[in-house]
Amino acid sequence: MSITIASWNINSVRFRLDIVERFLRETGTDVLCLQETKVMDEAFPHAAFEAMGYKHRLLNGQRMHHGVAIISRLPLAEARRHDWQDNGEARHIGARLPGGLLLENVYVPAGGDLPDREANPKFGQKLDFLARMTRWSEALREPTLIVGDFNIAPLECDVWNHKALLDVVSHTPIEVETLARFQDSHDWADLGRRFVPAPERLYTWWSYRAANWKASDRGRRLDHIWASPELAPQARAFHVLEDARNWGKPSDHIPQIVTLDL
DNA sequence: ATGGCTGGTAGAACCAGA
Repeated sequence: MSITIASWNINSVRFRLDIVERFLRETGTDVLCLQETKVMDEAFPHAAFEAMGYKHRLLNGQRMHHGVAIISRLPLAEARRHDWQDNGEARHIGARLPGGLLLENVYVPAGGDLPDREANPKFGQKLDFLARMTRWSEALREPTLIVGDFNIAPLECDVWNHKALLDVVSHTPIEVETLARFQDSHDWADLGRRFVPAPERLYTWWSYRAANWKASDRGRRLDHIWASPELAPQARAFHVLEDARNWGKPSDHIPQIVTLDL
């Protein structure tokens, strides 16, 4: 059986419901993991997804900020919510798919402006979030796909200008090292780079502030789909939908989609 | 030219994103 799983930081699922529907209609994705839904669970727009046949949904939302959701045509079981930030923010939800595969949908904190744990507590929270993810990952014993907005662009070719971004939160050496420790803790396979090897250009985010995101092309690869080592060989395809950055009222992130043979 | 924008919420000389 072949299934497609996508991940997209949507920056308000209510405000962008039109383009979420367009994405599902045009791609036929089986399971969609959303980040930054920005909606409490009781106000989630269930009806639109129900009408499109996505009858299985797991939510971890909160008021105003953050929030994650899994929208699926396939049954979802065993919702788990890790609080890897240890402050109650809604940044993770996990599910078990038919056949047993674990799917983890995560929204790593952005980390504020200054890459300094003393001057900027949010930066420390980001590093601590990743350290808690790493401890979870070390104990993991089942085939798992972890997807989402990691808010780190690890490789030099994951940003438009490596040297210019060395002090910019999302690409600093300490973040890259901290993410590498997470990756090493379970030998996670970075599926984006399996299918689009470095140094090929591959971005998933462009700032809203550029007058013309495509012309300036100051992108970063902040979003990721990583597979545990026993699952990685079952990945058949990986795509990002860069066209979605041009859709009406776009998110500043684009969707990424993986095809798995299960 | 890394903030020039954006959404949610309040009703901001706001917060957060990254």
